[in-house]
Amino acid sequence: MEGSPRVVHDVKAQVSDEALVQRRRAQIVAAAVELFSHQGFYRTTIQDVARKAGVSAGLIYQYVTDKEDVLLLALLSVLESYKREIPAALAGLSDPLERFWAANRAYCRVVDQWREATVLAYRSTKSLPEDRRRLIKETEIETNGMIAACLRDCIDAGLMRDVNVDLAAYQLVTFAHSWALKHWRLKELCNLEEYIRQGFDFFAQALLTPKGWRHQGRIEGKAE
Amino acid sequence: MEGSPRVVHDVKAQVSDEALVQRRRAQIVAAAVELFSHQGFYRTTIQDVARKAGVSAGLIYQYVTDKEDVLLLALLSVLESYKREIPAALAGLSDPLERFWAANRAYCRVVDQWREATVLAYRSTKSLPEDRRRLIKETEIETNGMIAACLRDCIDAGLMRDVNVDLAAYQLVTFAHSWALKHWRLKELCNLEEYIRQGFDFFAQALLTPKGWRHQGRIEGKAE
Amino acid sequence: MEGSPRVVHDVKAQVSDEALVQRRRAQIVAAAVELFSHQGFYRTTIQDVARKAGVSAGLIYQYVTDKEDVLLLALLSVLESYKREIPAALAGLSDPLERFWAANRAYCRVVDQWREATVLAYRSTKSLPEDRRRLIKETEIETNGMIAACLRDCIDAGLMRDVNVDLAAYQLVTFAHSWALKHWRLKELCNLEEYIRQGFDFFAQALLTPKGWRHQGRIEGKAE
Amino acid sequence: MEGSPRVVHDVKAQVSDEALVQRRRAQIVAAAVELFSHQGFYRTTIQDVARKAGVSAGLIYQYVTDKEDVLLLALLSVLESYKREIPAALAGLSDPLERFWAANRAYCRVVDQWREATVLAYRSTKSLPEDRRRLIKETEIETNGMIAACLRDCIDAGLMRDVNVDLAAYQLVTFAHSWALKHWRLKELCNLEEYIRQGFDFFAQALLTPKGWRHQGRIEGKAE
DNA sequence: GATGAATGAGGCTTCATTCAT
DNA sequence: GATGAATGAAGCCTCATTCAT
Repeated sequence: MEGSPRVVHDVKAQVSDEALVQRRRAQIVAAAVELFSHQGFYRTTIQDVARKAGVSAGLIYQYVTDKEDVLLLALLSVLESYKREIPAALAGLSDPLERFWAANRAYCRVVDQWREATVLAYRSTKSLPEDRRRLIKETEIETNGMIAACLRDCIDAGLMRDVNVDLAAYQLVTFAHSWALKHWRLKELCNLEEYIRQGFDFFAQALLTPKGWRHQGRIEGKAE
Repeated sequence: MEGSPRVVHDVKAQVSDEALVQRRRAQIVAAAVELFSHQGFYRTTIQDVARKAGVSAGLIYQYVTDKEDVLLLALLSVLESYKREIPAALAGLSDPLERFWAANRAYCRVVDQWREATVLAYRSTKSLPEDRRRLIKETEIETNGMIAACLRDCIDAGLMRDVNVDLAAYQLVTFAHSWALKHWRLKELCNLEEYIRQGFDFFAQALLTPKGWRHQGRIEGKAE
Repeated sequence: MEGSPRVVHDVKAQVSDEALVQRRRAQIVAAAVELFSHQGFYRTTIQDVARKAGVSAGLIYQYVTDKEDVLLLALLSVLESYKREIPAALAGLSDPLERFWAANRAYCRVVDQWREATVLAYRSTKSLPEDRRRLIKETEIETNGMIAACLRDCIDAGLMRDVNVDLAAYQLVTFAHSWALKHWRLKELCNLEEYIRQGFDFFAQALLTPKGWRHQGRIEGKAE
Repeated sequence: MEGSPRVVHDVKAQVSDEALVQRRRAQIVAAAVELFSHQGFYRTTIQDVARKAGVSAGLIYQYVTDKEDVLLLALLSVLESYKREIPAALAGLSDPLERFWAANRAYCRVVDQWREATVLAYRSTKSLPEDRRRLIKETEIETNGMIAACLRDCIDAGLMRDVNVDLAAYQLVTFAHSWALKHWRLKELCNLEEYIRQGFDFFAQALLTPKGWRHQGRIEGKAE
């Protein structure tokens, strides 16, 4: 958003040309996300990543200090995409209920798009040393915060019951993640849109106040 | 429905004394669960497991074919504990609603007890070769089935809305698992019992019919 | 031949009952010869030998000091069979030429009978430490001596040319061994009897004197 | 007939620079032949080979897939030297009898040069998996073919008896190999040239026709 | 800046041998 | 005498990382 490309991480590169660093890292991370997602972090070698990225193994170490660093970058790139997609889905919407559903729908869809990578995040975050892991957790809390904020707005508007916002946000987030985590089973039960519909019905029942229900009716009426 | 004494795994040991095999495997698995849970599968060496189990590294291979086999055994032991605890919690209960809450409460508590191991299951199942992974998945489906059965009984009794049983069961299971998966954050927000209470309130709202609510009131009345 | 069963080797057993020692060792060696012959010495484990011999692994070490000791015993048992068969084939024969052919024919046939084991001897003698290997070599020299003696008798009788007896004996022995060593190829070219016939024709040409030829004619005449 | 520059093996190296691959493999194989010859395949560790070759253990695996692959390369390098030396010895010779003796003399001398390695070939070919072993056998058949061809030419020219060419070739080949296989004993009986002389006398008796003898006389006359 | 050959530490696994029962 | 569970040393192989070109 600002003039200079936002630096996602503080990993130090040995190369000075900032634009090149960005490009190279993107190249490396793209390869890494794909490979890590499919084979897991430990089964993927740096040589694999290099090959898929179309660079040499040595080059990677000019943009990264560690293999773990590649993992960090990969995980951050996934979380970043969450942080990017949700606000995008909310753009132009002002009705709290509309925003709430839009945010959650967006979340489910990004998860679906990055399904393997979401699983990767669950599998591999613990493979990071505590300090790098913290970075991941902070980013996750941020994303959750967006969902929580939408929820809070609905509660403040009297559209939803006064539940524990943070906990409920976790339910919502978990619902989205589960589509990835349990996809091996869920895909036999329904497709994504059906999953979203059933889930939203569930959350509506759990959360909406009578006022919320009426409001909801009006939204849906408009939508038709 | 009960845990029929089905043989959990068909991994062949090189030792013939069946009782010894049981004991040794338990020893190995206990060590493995602890180590894998904390350091992850790949960061744990067989030597680590052997040391913690108080045996030699070579011995492990008399009871297991692979390092991966140790993982399989570890994961199965966790899933087995689920399958054991839930029916135990239902023993003596006949009221569908009581059984429903009891089952879910039991689930949350086993997860809490085996918190690290539950995380392990999420992290490491994919590290198994497809055929061993299938074993894990089947066991998981079975456990889910117990939750789903309780839910179905409530629906059949008119106490709960006629939701998609399998999907709703996943929501419940996921809720329990999340306590482990997101414990790093949730523990800052509440303790287990509070987590259960809030979650159950949520599910009650989402699932109970008016008849269910009245019934629920009576149960709680009795409970006091 | 003597009263006490001849002790083939000086390997010390931990068991005192001499008859038992003989029996157990025979059991072990029989299993070892078969396994070593097929899979080679290094690919065969003591457990394999124990299993095939129908005893426990621990028992083997009461009759043998080493795995190498098992190999020594196995090789000796093969060489012993040579030393047994050749004299047996000569029993009752007094004509030098008849004895010569009979000895060589017998040799070829024992080799054929113990084909895999003969290959084993070639493969594995070098796996023994020098002192144990000497034992093998001495036994081999003894066997060669029997062939050489037959040859010398023919020469002394003027039936064969005065060639270097030791070298020629090696040619004869090698001819027999080759049937085992190169069986993978030779079996495509002819069967054992054909191999012997062609080889004997060859050696006859190489060795017989004119007197030898006349004598040979008479033998064959008698044979018909 | 000549050593066409056929690629000896199709083992894939992880290194692309073809010249380097040649050089490294030669380095590794040279070390391996020496060590395997003296200590045997199983007693030699990859670390041993690496040390003797002056490289790291890891490097070997960039040029070879297996320890067995090192053995294969080692054996092939020996057999290749046979295939190289024999044609070289025949260069410029056109007389069938001269060619016959030259080929066999060359064979005996290569065997002498690579004495330990020849023993290695006998000991270790069976240590290879069947498919790699086939490669060895094919190469051996080819070498034998060169000897057999010389023999056939002599027969066709009426200089030698019409024996079974393949079997007789084996006798000749075996004679050469025996110098290596039984060197521990033969060296006490004679030196290489004496061995060759005696052997050739033997084969001359066995194979030459009257015409062959006259021809032989002329050659030797020339030679003096 | 990029390459990729080279290194070497480290892990899994096997198996000869021992020893308590 | 026999058993077979247990040990632990040792070897093969992988792969993150470095460094000369």
